[in-house]
Amino acid sequence: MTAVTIQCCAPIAREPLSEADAAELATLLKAVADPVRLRLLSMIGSHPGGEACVCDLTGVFDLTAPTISHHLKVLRTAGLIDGERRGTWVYYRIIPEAVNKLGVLFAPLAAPAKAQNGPVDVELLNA
Amino acid sequence: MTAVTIQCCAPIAREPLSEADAAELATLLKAVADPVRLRLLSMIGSHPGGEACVCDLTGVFDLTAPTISHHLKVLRTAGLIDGERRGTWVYYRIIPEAVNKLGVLFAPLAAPAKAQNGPVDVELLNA
DNA sequence: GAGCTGTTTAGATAAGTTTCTATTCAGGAG
DNA sequence: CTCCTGAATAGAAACTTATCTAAACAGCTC
Repeated sequence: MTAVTIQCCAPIAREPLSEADAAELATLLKAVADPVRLRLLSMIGSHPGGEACVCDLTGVFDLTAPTISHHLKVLRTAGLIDGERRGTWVYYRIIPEAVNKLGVLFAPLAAPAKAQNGPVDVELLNA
Repeated sequence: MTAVTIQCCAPIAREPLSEADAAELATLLKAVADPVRLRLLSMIGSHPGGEACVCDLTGVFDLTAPTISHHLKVLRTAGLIDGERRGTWVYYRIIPEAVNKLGVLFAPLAAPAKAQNGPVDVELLNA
């Protein structure tokens, strides 16, 4: 069991985001800001074993296979998922570090907007 | 000090999002998936007193006032901020409940994608 | 190798977004 | 009341995105 410390950006209400951080986070957010991609991400992440075959994903939507493939590519390009071909099928899995960047960004502040606490360390346990 | 319990949707990797939840969350995410709006949100949220005047926000960007006004409207329409006119100036503040929905969505799971824990309660302290 | 199934790429079209300029609305000062 | 400043609305132009059909690529089976 390894402990990973994430330290990308402070929560959104703690201090003003720099232009560069905002650009990086916006890229990540644009990738998830779509109902199809949100569902794909949650279907992949919650699938037993932590990975899902494209064939598990296409049937659920009223969309053609190329469209699903396009959305998967957007998620992969953003660094949110990773895909691997094993024989006939391609399997995708979530990259937790990318999701955690967003978790930190929107983490609730105990004290409201006073910005006087220390830096944020989100400890995440990898099995 | 009041304790508010947020229970919109499970974290993204816990269970597949419903079509309706995905649509609602995507609306919220589209609003924040822009570098300017991310910075506006963080500038408003981290401003002393928890609110910021539009006049505090326009000077920071190389954008015209109507463009900033447009971005603020997008954030307000999504329910992420609220604005109030007091005399000459208009003041905006963050609506924490909306931000917390995203915090829960991207909250890290201690156990990786096994989906066998109880429901998630994020406790947030309002002053 | 030939043919089949699963997945991705290419190219086109329709819809949505970001930004601007010009104008209008809201409130305070002379 | 008239003028001035802060903020929002309206409309237009440039750009990006979502989706499709058609075609290509990857690997299995016979």
